Amino acid sequence: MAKKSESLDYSNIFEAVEFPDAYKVSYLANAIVFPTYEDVRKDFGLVRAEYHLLLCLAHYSELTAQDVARITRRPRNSISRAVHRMLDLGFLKRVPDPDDARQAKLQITRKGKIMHQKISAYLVDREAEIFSVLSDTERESFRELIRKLANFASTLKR
Amino acid sequence: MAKKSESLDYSNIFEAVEFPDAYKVSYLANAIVFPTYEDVRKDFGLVRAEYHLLLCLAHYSELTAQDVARITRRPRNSISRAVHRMLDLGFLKRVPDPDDARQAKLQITRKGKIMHQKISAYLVDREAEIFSVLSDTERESFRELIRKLANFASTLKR
DNA sequence: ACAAATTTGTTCTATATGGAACAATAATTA
DNA sequence: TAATTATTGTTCCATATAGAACAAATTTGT
Repeated sequence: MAKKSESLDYSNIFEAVEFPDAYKVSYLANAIVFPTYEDVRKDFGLVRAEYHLLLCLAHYSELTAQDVARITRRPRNSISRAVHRMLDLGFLKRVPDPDDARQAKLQITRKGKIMHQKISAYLVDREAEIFSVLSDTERESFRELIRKLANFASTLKR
Repeated sequence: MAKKSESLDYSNIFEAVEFPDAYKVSYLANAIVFPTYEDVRKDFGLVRAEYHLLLCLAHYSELTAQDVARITRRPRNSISRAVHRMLDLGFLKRVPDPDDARQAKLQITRKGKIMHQKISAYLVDREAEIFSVLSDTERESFRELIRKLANFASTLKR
């Protein structure tokens, strides 16, 4: 039996869709960023919120769970769960805040730092792959533009 | 009792992180694109895969479920589930392919088209909001760059 | 000072989602 | 032609995730 119709050009949708830029941001995230989180889960055993904790605490020496939720725009309960697991795994430590009994300050441990460095190295490589299609000047332009967009996004109320 | 320390500048992380551009793409998607899908779910009752079906079939007159999975890079079972619900809701119709009994051709119905137009109008507005921080020339640059990146992403094997 | 409102972190619950395995069909290879 | 391999769509299952409600502590307003 004869082979049937040729396969479609699946990227036509990019130009046809009514909101082409937002669609492509979404597509890029779905095609690359999300699978990357999935890789981190498979290779390092940490889900997104757990890795986000490492990321935040590698750059701020002390944060509350709420801070992390705000920084990453993730719901508090996701962070809460992640905190417990990261404590169990020895990647974080938690000290009660003497000035506010509701909250506790989180810090990354040495073990957590090491894990963070491993994951970061992986993600740095992924980033390089993703942006390898852009020239240096294009890359620079993109950096500037995405910075504006992300900063704007960070001002939106939750 | 005295008020405690000022709130952090939560956007510092953007520049500190080791893979700043990929992080911001991810952040933008999480802050804007994903909540937008959530809005679609709340306001129109369709989950992402369901809306993706409308989107694809509004632009290609006839597709298999597998086509849609490829176009949107979503797993087939998500599309399969979505197809059934969209058939029940009367947004799609399905006709068996006489040349290949494994698959069926999907088409959007009039009712589906109407729903697609409503959702699209909403998403067009959201896109305008998101990109309102960019000037016209910046917007044009971004369009060009995200197009390259999305096209590249579409070539990656799944 | 006292009541009301807010904030933090947590548990419970519902659900969207993706992986794996499967049956039916079609395509490929020997 | 026969046997193997690939593809499509599906169901089953495990899990990541977010919303809602909650208790405890703190802050605000009168």
